Amino acid sequence: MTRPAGDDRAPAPTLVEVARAAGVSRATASRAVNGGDRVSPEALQAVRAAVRELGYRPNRAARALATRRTDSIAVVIPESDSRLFTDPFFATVLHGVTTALASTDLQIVLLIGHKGEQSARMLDYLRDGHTDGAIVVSHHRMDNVAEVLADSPMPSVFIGRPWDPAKTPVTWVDVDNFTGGVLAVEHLVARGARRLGTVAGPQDMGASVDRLAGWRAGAEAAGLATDAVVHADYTVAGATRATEELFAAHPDVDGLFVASDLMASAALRVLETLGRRVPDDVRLVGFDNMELATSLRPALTTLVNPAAEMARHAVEMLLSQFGSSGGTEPDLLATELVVRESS
Amino acid sequence: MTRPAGDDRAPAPTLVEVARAAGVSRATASRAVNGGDRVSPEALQAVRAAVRELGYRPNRAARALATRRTDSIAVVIPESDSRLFTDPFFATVLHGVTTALASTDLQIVLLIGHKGEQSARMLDYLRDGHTDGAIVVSHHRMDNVAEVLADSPMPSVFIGRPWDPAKTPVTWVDVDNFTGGVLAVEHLVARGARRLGTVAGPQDMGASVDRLAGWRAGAEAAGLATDAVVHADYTVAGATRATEELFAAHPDVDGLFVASDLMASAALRVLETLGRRVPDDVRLVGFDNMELATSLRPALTTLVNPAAEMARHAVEMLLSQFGSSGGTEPDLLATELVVRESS
DNA sequence: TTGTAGGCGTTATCAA
DNA sequence: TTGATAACGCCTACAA
Repeated sequence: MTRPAGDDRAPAPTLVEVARAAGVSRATASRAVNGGDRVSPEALQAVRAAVRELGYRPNRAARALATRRTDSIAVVIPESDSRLFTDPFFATVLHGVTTALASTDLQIVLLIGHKGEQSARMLDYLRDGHTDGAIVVSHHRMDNVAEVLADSPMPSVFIGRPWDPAKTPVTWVDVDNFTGGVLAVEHLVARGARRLGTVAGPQDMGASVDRLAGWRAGAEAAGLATDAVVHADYTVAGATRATEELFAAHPDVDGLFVASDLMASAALRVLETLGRRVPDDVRLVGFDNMELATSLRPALTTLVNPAAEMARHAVEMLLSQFGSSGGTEPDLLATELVVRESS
Repeated sequence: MTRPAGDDRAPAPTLVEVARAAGVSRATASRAVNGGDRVSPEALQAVRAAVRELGYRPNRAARALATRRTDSIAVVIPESDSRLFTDPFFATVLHGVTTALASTDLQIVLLIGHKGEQSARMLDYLRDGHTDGAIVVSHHRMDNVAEVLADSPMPSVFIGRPWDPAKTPVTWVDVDNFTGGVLAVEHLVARGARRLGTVAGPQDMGASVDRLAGWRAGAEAAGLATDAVVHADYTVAGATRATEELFAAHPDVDGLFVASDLMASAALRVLETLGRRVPDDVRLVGFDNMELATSLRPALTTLVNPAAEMARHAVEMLLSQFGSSGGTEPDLLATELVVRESS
């Protein structure tokens, strides 16, 4: 395929040409293009006509150089390959962010990278301030993202609380993971469970820690043991292994809380293989309430993780920081139990 | 949270300061920073030391303004809300693109938008050439993306062939959807199916059309009827409705080809509700071979959609266009049947 | 190999 | 309200 003929199209028109066509100065043309403040009605109209006529569009790079703003924000996902896109949670968040940003003319720069060089590049990019703000989606204890952003003048919002809010004072929005854990236990117990177990998430993430803490608190409040705990990494493979381990060590577990729907789907398969009926032998509760939960058999009882709503909040919080130099208060959203067939 | 004290950090160092610190001119410093061509070893070393010393990092906006390149590429997903992120296909592609781009210092600008204003902004952004290239992931007949890119000097690659390659001569990489449809039918027939049906994808996408055409060709070759066709939009809800319709109209279907794994998961539930056993009463084949296929019960027979590989190819094809002014030949990847429990 | 000088397209300052 | 004029930070002939 060759380049189509006539490809040497005229170079994009610049502001000088607009100014000339409109019979005004560059400065006036610039003002007219940017909202038209301090511009006479006639000049404004002339410039607008010229813009339309010439098909003028501002050059982003030049504008960025002059204003020191880029009209873009970074969406940061410091997540490992295996998990990143198998878990519908990210997708939902990403979608929420783009939707919330749709009315702005902010572009999304996607920054992905967990380890090594990829992660280093990501952090450099953030440090260099190449974007006007950042939204961080899946933050881990050691990823350094919180440190970099806390130390940067760039506005940022975390979806999911930072690992150590005291050391890294960044703004965040999160779901009430702790209460989610408590609710799960209360429900399991109400359904007759007497021996609780949990497949917890990786303990280098705030969400995982909080969900496990909630489960523990709930179990203790019910006077039940809290020793049947295994950990996995939010992947199907990891959860499969962990669930097998759990039931090998504690075959009497009859109430299971799994820290994500995706992992719960894996647990379900393991239980099936083991010949345990759900919910008759083992009552099962997940976390996230993604579409997946409804398509499992039996359909999954789970806790709502309002990913889209968190994304919306995050964008709002970020935008509100653009005007003022101050930060924003963190925001903790409520969760809710959705009862289906698995419990 | 107030702005931490001492926030008035020194402004980022510029090339002039590097040059001064290194005792060379701006021009030499620039050359040294960009590969060090035509720079004496001593000068190079001096500049490098100064860079490290000052923590210099080039300003992207300034560089973009001077070079007319942005060191970023657009990933374009002109897809509707309902589908975008429920289908793991996108996630896999996106992940593949980011991985393939990891060794470059190209940033990914994510462009999402299906209809109305969002779509218009997206097209404007592309037209304005704000990125060095574009990769388009889910192209529909009427989204205008192919037209805009075919008419633009910006290099681009489609993942999934454009709707009308003749009218919009853009480069693409795709899986052999047609052969996939044929293989599905041959397999279903070999398993004993005598009455074929299909849940096809939306007919404004190349992939859907090709899969359906393959199914048809295969059925005709086997001397079987091709009237049991319903259409859906690659969502669970749509596929559920469509499958119900299909079996209401053609209750005798005993071999079903569904155009995506996600939709096949919906079909599976419908069949279960209808009391049809899979594969005993109805043999089922999906398309994509995403992780989902293995977690369904029964596990899904399906066709490989090499999303990650397509992403890698797309990036390679795009990068190869950066050097030369010529385009790249389209690329059609083979698919393969993966037999599991559902057939 | 080096430095000088001009330009990339916009915005911001400051008189007029 | 307007228009010179000077940044913004970098790259790149061109001449030395």
